Amino acid sequence: MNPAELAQRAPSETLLERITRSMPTMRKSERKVGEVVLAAPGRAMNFTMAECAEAAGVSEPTVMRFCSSIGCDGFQDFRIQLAQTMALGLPVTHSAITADDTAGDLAEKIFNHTISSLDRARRNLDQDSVERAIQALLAAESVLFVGFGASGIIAQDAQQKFPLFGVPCDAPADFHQQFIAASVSGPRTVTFAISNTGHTAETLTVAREAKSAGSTVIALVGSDSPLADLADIALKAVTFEDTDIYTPSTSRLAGLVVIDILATGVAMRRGPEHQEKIRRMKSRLATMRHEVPGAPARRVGEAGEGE
Amino acid sequence: MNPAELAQRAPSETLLERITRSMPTMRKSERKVGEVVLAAPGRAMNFTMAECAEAAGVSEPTVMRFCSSIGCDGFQDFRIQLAQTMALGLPVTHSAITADDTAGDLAEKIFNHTISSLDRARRNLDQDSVERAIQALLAAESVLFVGFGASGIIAQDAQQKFPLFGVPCDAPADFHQQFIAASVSGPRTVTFAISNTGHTAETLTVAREAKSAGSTVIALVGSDSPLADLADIALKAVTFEDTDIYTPSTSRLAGLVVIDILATGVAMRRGPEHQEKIRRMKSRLATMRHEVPGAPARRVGEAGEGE
DNA sequence: GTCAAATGGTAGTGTTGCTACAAAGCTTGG
DNA sequence: CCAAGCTTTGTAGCAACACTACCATTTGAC
Repeated sequence: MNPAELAQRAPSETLLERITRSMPTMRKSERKVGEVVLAAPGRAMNFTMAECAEAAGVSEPTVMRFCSSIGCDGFQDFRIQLAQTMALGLPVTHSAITADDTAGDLAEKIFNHTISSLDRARRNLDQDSVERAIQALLAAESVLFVGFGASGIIAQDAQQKFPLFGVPCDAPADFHQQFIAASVSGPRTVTFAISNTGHTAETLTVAREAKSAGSTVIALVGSDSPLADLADIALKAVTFEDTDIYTPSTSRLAGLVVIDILATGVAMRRGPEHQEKIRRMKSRLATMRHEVPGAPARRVGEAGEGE
Repeated sequence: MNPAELAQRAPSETLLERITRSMPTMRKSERKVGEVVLAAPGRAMNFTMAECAEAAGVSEPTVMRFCSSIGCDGFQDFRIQLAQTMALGLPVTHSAITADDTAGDLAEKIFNHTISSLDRARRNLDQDSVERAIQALLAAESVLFVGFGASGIIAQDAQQKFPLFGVPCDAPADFHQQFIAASVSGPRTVTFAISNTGHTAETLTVAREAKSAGSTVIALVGSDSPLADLADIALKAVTFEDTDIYTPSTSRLAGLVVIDILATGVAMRRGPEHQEKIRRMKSRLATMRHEVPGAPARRVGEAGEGE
């Protein structure tokens, strides 16, 4: 990563969030500008300074002052930052799903929401915790992934990545199985507990059991919570709350990305011969799962389809 | 969605992709500009016209011509569009993962890649297919989700969303179980086959069986493929190829988002009373899965933990 | 070698973002 | 309630920047 890219590492807030937060402390006419921008960010993006002043009913220097007060270095910079925020798309908090949305609107809104949500996770993920989690996983002789519901899906996905982790991974779906596995774990096992709320009773029970058995506990949560407190290492994947039934739960997605990061990080540090094994496995899997286009379909019971 | 937002609906290509594609057909000095931009897009973003000309060793009007040739309306517009692309972050195709990346670098790169990938899917998803898929699902009396490996995870996730779909959903992991379910399906069942490659032999077998049994087949794939051809409705979630072992497979993520879109779309059109049921379910689930902070841990065997 | 077309640079202009300064409005102390 | 002082907003001028019309140079073909 070169210095230029490093320098523009994203702040933990998006521009629209920053404007919303600054609104109360703004002067009256600056706030007018803020309202115009928040009301139609897509339109504001194409504004020239004069147009913006016109739309808000203020003078140009006021627009300038508005830019400064939200931490932008001039109007140009404001436009750039707004464009960046808009590139991700508005989360449903800013652009709600309505009954008369077409399929296209719906698709766009949900993609926008998801991408914004992942952007939020990206801005807020603690690098130090990631590093520590990778180290812990590198030291482990086996990993136990636990989670229920949507978090269970993440656990399943993580388990599927065991070749990258390089050690046996387990992810039982059943609560009792999870508890048993946690009970018989020890210092050489990492227990990876996943719960977006961080309050899920069953997950907490398993995590406590694992900890008392001497296992290192990594928690993947959405916010500060009992599970995060309990864990040796807490990974916080911050997303948007799912306030409405129409709000898709984006926490799963962020969780999966964090798993990707850890799996890649671990594989990277296991050295070249480990990577070679994975590469070989991948290419053989690729040939196995690709039916040659145009070839006759294989039927049940034929060779090579073993479950 | 207001007209202004609609107007700026994203094109199917990102700016960097467009530059890369235009490079061969460019004049020599324009290409110099392109090279400078592609080499360090983060730096180029903050360029003024003079700086850009300086860096590429050409004159300012040439920079201007470069902007026109890649379809930008002047230098200002170029800067905005570049900033938009950069907001998503560079995919690993442009910024490879290296051995000396810190955990922070790794996290950022993988998030960037994932977000770029979802952006690509967003740009390329066919709205008409989405609409048709929603209609098919609305008409179904039950849904069978099938997939293997990472696609199996998507199937599991989709199955978990059955309250939104409003009809019984099945997602057996075992191939034979899938085949049996497909065999006994009929016109009132939608079979939802998931395979990123669209070549997976087993998935194709199940999809064919379902189709010959009279079931409507929806395919969720990554590109044109036998499965897409076979299906009544093909949903293409276009992502980046995972060329390297370090490239996380982002197809899962895009698939999950498409599932979110369909589930939300179906739930939306089932009417208010259906939505009320979901709302009630959600709130009761929330109380169930939240352990009150500070309360004593519940142990295995106590009431309320039934599996 | 010469002509013509394509390519790249020079110089000038108009717009736009920005800043110094002045007027209006508001708050506070007497 | 009035006045002094400060905060807030607008006016006018300036500098920089993006953009354009025009000219020079190069390149390729006959």
